[in-house]
Amino acid sequence: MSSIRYAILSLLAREPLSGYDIKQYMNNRLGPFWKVGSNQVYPELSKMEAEGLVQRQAVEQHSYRPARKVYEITAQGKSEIIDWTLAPANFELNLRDEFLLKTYNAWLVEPDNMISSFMEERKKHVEILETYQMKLAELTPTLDASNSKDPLNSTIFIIDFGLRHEQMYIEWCDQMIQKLKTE
Amino acid sequence: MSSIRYAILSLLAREPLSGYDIKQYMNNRLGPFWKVGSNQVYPELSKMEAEGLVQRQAVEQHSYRPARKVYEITAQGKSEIIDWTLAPANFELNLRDEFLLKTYNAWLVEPDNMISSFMEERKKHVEILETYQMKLAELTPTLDASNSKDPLNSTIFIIDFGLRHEQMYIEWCDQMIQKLKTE
DNA sequence: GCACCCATGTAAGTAGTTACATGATTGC
DNA sequence: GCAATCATGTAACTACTTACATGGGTGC
Repeated sequence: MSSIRYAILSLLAREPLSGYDIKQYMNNRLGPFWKVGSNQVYPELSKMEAEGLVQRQAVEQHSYRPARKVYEITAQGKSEIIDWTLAPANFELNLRDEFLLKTYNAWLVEPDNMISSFMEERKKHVEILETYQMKLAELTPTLDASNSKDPLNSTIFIIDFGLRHEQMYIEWCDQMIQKLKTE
Repeated sequence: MSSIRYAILSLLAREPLSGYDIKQYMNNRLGPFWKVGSNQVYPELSKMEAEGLVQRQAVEQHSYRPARKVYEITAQGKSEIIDWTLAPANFELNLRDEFLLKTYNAWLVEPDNMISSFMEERKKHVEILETYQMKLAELTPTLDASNSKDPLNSTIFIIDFGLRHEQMYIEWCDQMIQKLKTE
């Protein structure tokens, strides 16, 4: 069920990267939508190299720093990630959100306190919505929308999802605040 | 960061339950929005009993079956779950969805194949949307919406979230299918 | 001078999944 | 007869988080 190797292959299919890059991309670039720790990335890369899914490029060496090992995807790796992409996703209902659990306990606390919580939560989601909007504005001009082979198009697909998710979250907060006010 | 004990307290604040009940509720009732295994529930309940957050009620015994141990929340447990509910949620960006990762690889495969994937995914979300709608229809009539102390109101809050989430997902699929068709 | 960045990696601990074990009852 | 439900729990495994270690460079 762990998809970390597929997440790594998904990034390497676009461009060669070091383990450090991969970690940064996953934790910062895309939302983050797939967080990992370095203890997951480095051993997994070694395994994948042994299995022939990735291979090392030239090593960039600065004497004072660990060598930067850049990996690129192999033909075998590319074929594996394409197969995985086409295979049906095994469905996971993934609403494990701490704030949702707190909402489930709304009846335990004063409505006014709950309203404050919703407003705080709303604020966080507005901020993230804005980062998505900036990313979108940044990518859209450089894009040929009619070219389905451009990875940027796929990037925009998932940013669009993030955007909709945040909008939905904000609207939900607004409606919950309304409901709590009229109680 | 693990909230399983708060999830357990959230359920016990509403009614006394056995470990088995708790597992069933979490895995089936609410979507599921917070899945657990029995290996997490039973040891955690023991710990919580030792800490005075929950206590055992009478044990229902059928000779042919393990005794059903029903737990109820203590005053200390209730105060703890109220405090936790009021404390600010630590934010987690939680878009780890296998299908999203596949979407990120859309550029690697034929648009027609990707369209099929989106239609399959859409179908799953329509089904879940329908179960939420049924739950909502089931609960709404028995409800006094003006009574903020009724746990059902809070239950509806999170079902409403699930509903919006599924609607958003379906709309996103529709738009992605549109985009892929015009490419 | 202090914190953060780069860049590799390891270690230790927590959380979560899957499978197993018991064993009568209920429904197909 | 076979599978599922109830009800407890354990065992083995996988996945994830947090912290640590090195050590020069860069910005405040």
